[in-house]
Amino acid sequence: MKAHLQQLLDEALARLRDEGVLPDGVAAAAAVERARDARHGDFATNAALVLAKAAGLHPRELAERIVAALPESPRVAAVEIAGPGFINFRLAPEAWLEAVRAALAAGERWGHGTAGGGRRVQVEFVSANPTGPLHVGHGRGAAYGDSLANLLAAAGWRVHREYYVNDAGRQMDILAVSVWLRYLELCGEPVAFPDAGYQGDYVYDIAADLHRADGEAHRRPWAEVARELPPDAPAGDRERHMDALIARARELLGPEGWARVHRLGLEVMLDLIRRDLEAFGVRYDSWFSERSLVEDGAVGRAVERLRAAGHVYERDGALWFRASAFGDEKDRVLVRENGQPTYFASDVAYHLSKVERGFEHMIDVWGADHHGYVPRLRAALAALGIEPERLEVRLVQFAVLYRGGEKVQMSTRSGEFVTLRELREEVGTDAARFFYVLRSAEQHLDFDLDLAKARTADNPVYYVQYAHARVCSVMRQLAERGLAHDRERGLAALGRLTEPHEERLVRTLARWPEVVESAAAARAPHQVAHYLRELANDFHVYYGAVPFLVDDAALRDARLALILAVRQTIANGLALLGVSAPERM
RNA sequence: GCGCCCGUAGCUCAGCUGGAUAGAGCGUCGGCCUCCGGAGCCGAAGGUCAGAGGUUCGAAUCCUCUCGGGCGCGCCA
Repeated sequence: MKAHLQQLLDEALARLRDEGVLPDGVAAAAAVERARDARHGDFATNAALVLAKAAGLHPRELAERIVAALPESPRVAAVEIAGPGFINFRLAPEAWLEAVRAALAAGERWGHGTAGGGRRVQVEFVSANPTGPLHVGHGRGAAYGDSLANLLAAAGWRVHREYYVNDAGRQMDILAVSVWLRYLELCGEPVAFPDAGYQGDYVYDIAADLHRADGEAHRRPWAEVARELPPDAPAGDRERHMDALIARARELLGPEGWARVHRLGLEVMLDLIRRDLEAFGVRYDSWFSERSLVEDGAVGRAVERLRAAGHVYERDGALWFRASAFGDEKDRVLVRENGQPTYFASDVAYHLSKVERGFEHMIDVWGADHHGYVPRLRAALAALGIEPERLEVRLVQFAVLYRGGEKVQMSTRSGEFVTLRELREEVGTDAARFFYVLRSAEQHLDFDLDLAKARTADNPVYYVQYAHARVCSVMRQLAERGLAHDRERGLAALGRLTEPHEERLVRTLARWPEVVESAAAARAPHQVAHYLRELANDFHVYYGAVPFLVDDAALRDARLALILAVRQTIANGLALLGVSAPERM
């Protein structure tokens, strides 16, 4: 609908250009938008205000010229000039009713668009280190990233979802050591668990798996493990102590034993994470291993490409990338003094791989605490001759849980964080996913657990789902009365939907394709959530004011066609957010 | 100290590629159940859009500064 008006406007502007009223090449700024106030009609354009200066005319004079140049359209009932020079369009009632027809005809694809043009976009999200269970912070990234991917697909992009697995590096070594030490405890060794180790209960579970599978094959006397280690905190340095422990574990277990423990930790954690996400409605197209980049030489090749391009130098025994030449605040180390590539080096290789795999656009969803990392990655892409705009980083702010009006305290350090699984078990996947995307991602989120669990109208997810269930209930009522819905008769009689509540509901319904396009363009799933609330509200009001199951069969079928279109819209919207649309509640 | 994000109704937040009288939910107060599910609906009160300048025909929206809050500034990931 909006596109139709935009086309009419463009034709009018083109005509004025031909007549010499407007200079060439200035029409781009003119836009058609929904009127906020019903008294301003349905749509409005600021074309005359924006172009008045270029035309050398007063805005209202230009507005008159534009209106005179507009082609006729059966969908437009009235065009008027208002205020400082706005042109307001009022649509013919039939124009709105097309939305009902379109919704029922398109079904699950109602609202989907082609703005993406079939371009390939990769959305990488969550990518939490497989060193512990997902917590509620990851949950927000999961809900946001998955909904965003759904939205982009609905907007005509070819979407690939990926999880980057940080399976190389020290964090994984710490997990392996933690598992091994808990295993030694199970064997009966008097272990002093290190301060920097992973404290969570899940580590015991992995250790128990190891003990069950391999018996005491990896048992070593504690005295031998602890011999001459630098002191742990609080007396010593916990990180130095941990590094020594890692080296000791490698030495005592040998390459095979160490690899076994390391791999088991990774596999168990990844499996846990994968199942957590699946239960949360999130599925990936691929899980990309950091270690694979190291092993197949991709990291080395990325570093060499930077070197060949002349953006690398040596200092203090390390290899540096000249990031400051590409907008970053300082240069960054690629290869450490000890010969090990940094996380940054593998991340450069990883993003290079994304480009090489043919993704025209890359979206990374990160926790907001990583924002300082964006400039260096963009710098690296620029240095590799890749337009940095192809990488889009979306930062997701933290979520704070509230229960009984009190903030739920969390601390990763002590292992006292609320896991995504616990959240899911407490409030359910539907409520969790809806609440997570109710706010724009860049806003801190206050997550009210009590409200998420509430089965009342205050709870927005129930409110929306209830509208869907209510339509289903009406259809059941229809059947109980021995009646059936005749869609064709209903569509033919749409013109009889003249109640104010019907006009309002139809207009909201007709906005859906615009909502999908806008939410995808703005990377803003919360727009979908807000729209659904509004649509549900219009529906509930209509429901309370106008009976659907009337004796007049044509009118009844027209009303049912309308509410079935509403049901389809709600189902499609909830699907984008990963929330179910129940038939009864 | 430097950088990024945020500051809109009592609370939680939309609106931010500039547009007409700043919106919603909750909460508060007052109403509505012989009727398709009351898990619903209607009404009222409630605002210096943190503050000050600037750009513009027009600023919650763009720019600058100040104040307040969060985050980041490793050869960690």
